[in-house]
Amino acid sequence: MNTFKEYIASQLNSKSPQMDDLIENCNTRQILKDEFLLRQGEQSRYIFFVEQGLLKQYSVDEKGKEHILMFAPEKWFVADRESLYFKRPSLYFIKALEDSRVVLLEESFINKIAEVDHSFLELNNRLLNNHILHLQNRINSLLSDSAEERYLSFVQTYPDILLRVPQAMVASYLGITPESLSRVRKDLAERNFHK
Amino acid sequence: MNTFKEYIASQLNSKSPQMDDLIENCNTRQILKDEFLLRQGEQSRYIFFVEQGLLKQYSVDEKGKEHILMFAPEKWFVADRESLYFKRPSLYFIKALEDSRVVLLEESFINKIAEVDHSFLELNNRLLNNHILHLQNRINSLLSDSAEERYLSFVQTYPDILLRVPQAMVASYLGITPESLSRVRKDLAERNFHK
DNA sequence: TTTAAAAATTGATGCAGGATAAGAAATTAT
DNA sequence: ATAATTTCTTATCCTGCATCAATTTTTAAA
Repeated sequence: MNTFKEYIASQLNSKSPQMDDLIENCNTRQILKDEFLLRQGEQSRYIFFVEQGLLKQYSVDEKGKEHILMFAPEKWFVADRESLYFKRPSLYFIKALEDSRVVLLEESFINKIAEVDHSFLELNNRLLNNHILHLQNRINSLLSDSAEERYLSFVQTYPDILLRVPQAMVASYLGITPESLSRVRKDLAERNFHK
Repeated sequence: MNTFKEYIASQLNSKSPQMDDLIENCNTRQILKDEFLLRQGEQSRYIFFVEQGLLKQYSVDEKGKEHILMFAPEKWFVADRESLYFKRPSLYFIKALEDSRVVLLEESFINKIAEVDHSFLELNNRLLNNHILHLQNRINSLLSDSAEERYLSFVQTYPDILLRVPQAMVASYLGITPESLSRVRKDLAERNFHK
């Protein structure tokens, strides 16, 4: 079923009825493809947990061009922490790429659940650290790697997402145009063929 | 004096003798310019807090080119969380750009101090969230902005660092060559002059 | 099954920023 | 002060990716 409750249970060895209560009291919403969970300029109120489906977080620049910061498939969290935590208007959009089922977690949820079960803080910490390392490695990749190298590591890291989104969005995530990605793939295919 | 103790006191409204004990038991080290605090391939053991001086965190690619992930001046934390938290060999170097005084915080320090003063968790959380938003915005900037735009926001965001490091390092942080940065600055200067 | 719409490819051309090299300016050491 | 390094600039040429425009292919709708 892939629920938030199951996910938490799988990540925590302890469990309690009070925790179940808290989790079941969370808002779960059914989202249609192309629906927004957050818009640029709004203040974000939630951390989103994806039970089913796929979301994207992205910005839109002055020329109207989209830049994808992250994809969030099943079992992932997305949030604009700048907006949520620091109460600023968001710079980003969060939108469904497929019909999705999403749990909305208020900022206070973390504290509440941590009170009930202290080991949850440890999980929260692991998630934050994991998030940071991904962002850091992505920055490093944008600084160091060519478009082709970035594409190859995307394929390695997110083979599943590759199959679920149009190539133009992969291109946007990689920081190149769809045309360039098409050429990168062509080159790779040709080189693979010629040996 | 700019000590870690003072920094914590300024960020937390509570304080206790036990906390002072913990903080004073931390390892503080005097680092010379160009000394390493972490090398690629090593496992990182500490979060570093800069009391005095300036550090850089960077990677070195196959061609031997440096890519700066962050600068850490006074009152900043740097850590390779991937290595520290997940016990993996680090992908990055951390090195002093000036003679520095650095506090070494073991991973367990956070937990220990949190036990003594629960409000520390709140501070830790704020720091992590702040770190995440910076990384996120930097990714967005690398995806969306031209070299010139990135330079301008660097100047806005880190005017102090600009004056403390050679331009080549700013270029490395921005993801361009020193030559390109020199041209960007020339163009800006000319345009400013002509109006 | 045909038609329309969306996504991906391909080609032609342009440009931002890279590579290389050489000299000027600024620091640091002697 | 002078020499030796390091840093910064400038010029030329080059390349990776962008832009624009036209097809082709795939997917979805009628």
